[in-house]
Amino acid sequence: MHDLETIFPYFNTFNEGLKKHLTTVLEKKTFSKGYMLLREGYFCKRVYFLAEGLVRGFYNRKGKELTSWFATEGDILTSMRAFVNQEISKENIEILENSVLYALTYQQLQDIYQKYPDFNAFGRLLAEQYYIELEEHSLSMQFDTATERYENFVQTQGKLLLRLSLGHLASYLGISQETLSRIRSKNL
Amino acid sequence: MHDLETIFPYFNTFNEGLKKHLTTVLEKKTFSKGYMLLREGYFCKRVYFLAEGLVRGFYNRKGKELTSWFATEGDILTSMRAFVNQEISKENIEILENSVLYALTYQQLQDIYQKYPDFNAFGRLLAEQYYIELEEHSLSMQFDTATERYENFVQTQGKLLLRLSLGHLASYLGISQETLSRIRSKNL
DNA sequence: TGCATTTTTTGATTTTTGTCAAAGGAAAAG
DNA sequence: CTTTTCCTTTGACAAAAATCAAAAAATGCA
Repeated sequence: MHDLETIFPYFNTFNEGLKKHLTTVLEKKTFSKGYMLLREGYFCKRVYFLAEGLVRGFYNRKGKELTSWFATEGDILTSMRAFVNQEISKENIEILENSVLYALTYQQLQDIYQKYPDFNAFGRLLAEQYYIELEEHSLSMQFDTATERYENFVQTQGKLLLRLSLGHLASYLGISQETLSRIRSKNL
Repeated sequence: MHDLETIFPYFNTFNEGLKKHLTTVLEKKTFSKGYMLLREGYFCKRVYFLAEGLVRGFYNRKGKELTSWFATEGDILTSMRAFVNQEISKENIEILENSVLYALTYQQLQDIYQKYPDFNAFGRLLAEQYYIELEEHSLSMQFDTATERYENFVQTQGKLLLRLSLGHLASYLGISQETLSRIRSKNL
């Protein structure tokens, strides 16, 4: 098992009982590049703590893939809507690099919320931060030009650049591959 | 004071102690159309329960206003980012119709989280639902044409249509007034 | 009621980005 | 090392929506 306290700094705020409980229920899972962690049409049963690797969420719409997010080391991921509401997912989750994740089922999570009220605060902070990030992305999509969106991404998540394919990044930025390619060639 | 349990159904799940506490700390406030509840550059000190009226959040970007959300009766509103992180706001909040709100300060809210762990669960659910709604809006912005976005809005929030000006709706849908006007004239 | 202001509509044009098609390059597989 | 496949770049053109400008309509106010 990884040193979760290092990878997920928030773990340090938990009390000993909760930490111990987490280490017993978290299930370590390893997936290789290309694996589909969730396919649309299915229930999303787990939330994952990503210790190593790279993962993306995406939607299929009008025959195209639209990347909704990327997750890297230290991120917590799931299909928020399908998981939270326990409804059939429209979102897909794909492993982009060989990854190690620690999984928690919906039921396990509910138990934790009950037994350890602290964890509710964690869940709240997490959702709040996710909201804030999404709002940033959403405003950028709505208001910035394709070039600005790309430059924004370079500034804020530049480390990811080399790990992403042109197509995945383009669909995350809401532009076509061709346009992104042209933006890149101009900005060198 | 309004019957908060009717307006905000979630109140019914609170225990009596919490309900009583809320009725003592919630401060009723009345604002008229045009009032700026929050201006960018200031701290966002309160979260509001909207009992009556209509409110919007918006950003100024490149000399234009971009509406980020509308809130109506029964909604809870604040500038999420500025409030949650207690940082200077880039968002503005404007009263669109004479409104009655019940306000809770940041400090009061933190106290409640401490004294009533139940309320953490509430905060979490709230943030999760906000996330889900925003994701929906965001995907629509990124993937649908202007016409589709408008039709989406009519379907899901049609009741609001008559209460919004063309300009406000257009900026929420991420299109120019002129384009929205043309879309409307075709779809009659 | 009539004037002034604001909001909405309409038209002409430009800009941005998408689409289709094909070529070039890189990486993986045999 | 060579072939195949996938990913990226480039070009020509089309489509969607923005912008600029002005007229028409609606609203608020005196």
